[in-house]
Amino acid sequence: MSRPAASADVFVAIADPTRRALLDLLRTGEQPVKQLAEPFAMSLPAISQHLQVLCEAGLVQMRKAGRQRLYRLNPEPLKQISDWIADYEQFWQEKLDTLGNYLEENQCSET
Amino acid sequence: MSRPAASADVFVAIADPTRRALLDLLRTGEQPVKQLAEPFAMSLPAISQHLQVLCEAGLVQMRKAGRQRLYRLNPEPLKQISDWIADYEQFWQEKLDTLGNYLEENQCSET
DNA sequence: GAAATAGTTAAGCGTTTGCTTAAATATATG
DNA sequence: CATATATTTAAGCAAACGCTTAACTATTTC
Repeated sequence: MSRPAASADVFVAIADPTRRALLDLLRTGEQPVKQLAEPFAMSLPAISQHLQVLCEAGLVQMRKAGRQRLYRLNPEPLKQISDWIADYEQFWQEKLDTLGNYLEENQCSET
Repeated sequence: MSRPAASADVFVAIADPTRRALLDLLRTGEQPVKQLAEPFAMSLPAISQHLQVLCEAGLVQMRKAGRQRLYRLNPEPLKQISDWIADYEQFWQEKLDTLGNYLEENQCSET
C-alpha cells in the first residue's frame, strides 16, 4: 500500500523541450495553467497534458485555488538525472584536456 | 560549411534506458558492437540503431578496426544537461529543508 | 575465391507521443 | 440559476519510436 504512484520516467519527462520550458517557467513560482500556456503556440489541452506528464514524473505539484489549478516546481526528481550524470563528470575532465575535438564533426556513418 | 551534423537532441538520446545502459557500458572503455549488445535481450540491429542515435547526439564516437566498429564514450554533450539542471539545484536545497514530502504521493489527478 | 564474421541498411509493424478539436467538469459571478 | 472562466477528459490522427527479420556490405580467414 501507499504505492509511489506509477512515477513516470523523469528522463522521458524532460526529453521534451516544451516540458523543459514549462519547468523553466515554474522557477519564477507557482502559476496557473493559463498563464503557463501563454508563451507557447499550442492549445491549452496540450499544455495540460504536458503538465500531467511532469506531475507523474514528480517534477511538478498542483493545488487548487478556486477555479484555477496552480502548478509549482518540484525539482527533486531531477536529482536522479544529476546523479546519473555525475558518474560521467570525471570523463569530460579528461576529454577537455584533449582539445582539438571542439570542431570535430559528428560523423556517424561511413562507407 | 562544416555543419555540426544534425546533432540529435541529447535529452532525447538519454531518455531511453537501453541507450543509458550502453553509455554506462562504454565507461569501461571502447568496445565493439557485438560485445555491447551482449547484455541486452535485443537484436543486434536494435543496438546498432541505438548506437546511431547516441552518435548523432555526439555521445559516442566510432572508429573502424578490421571488421569491427569500436564505439567509445564522448560525454561532453551531457554537459548541456548538467548545465540545464544546475539552475535547479538551488531549488532542491530549499525543498530538502521542507521535510514531510518525502513520502508524498504523486497525486496528479483529483476529482 | 568461398565461407565465416561483424555490422549496417531496409522494410515493416505495433505502440507511443504530441498535438488537435469538441465535449465535459468545476468554480465563480452577475 | 444562467453565464462566463479555468481546466481537464475524450477521441482521433499523423508522425516518431523501438523493435523485428531479411538482405546487404565489408573484412578476415581458410
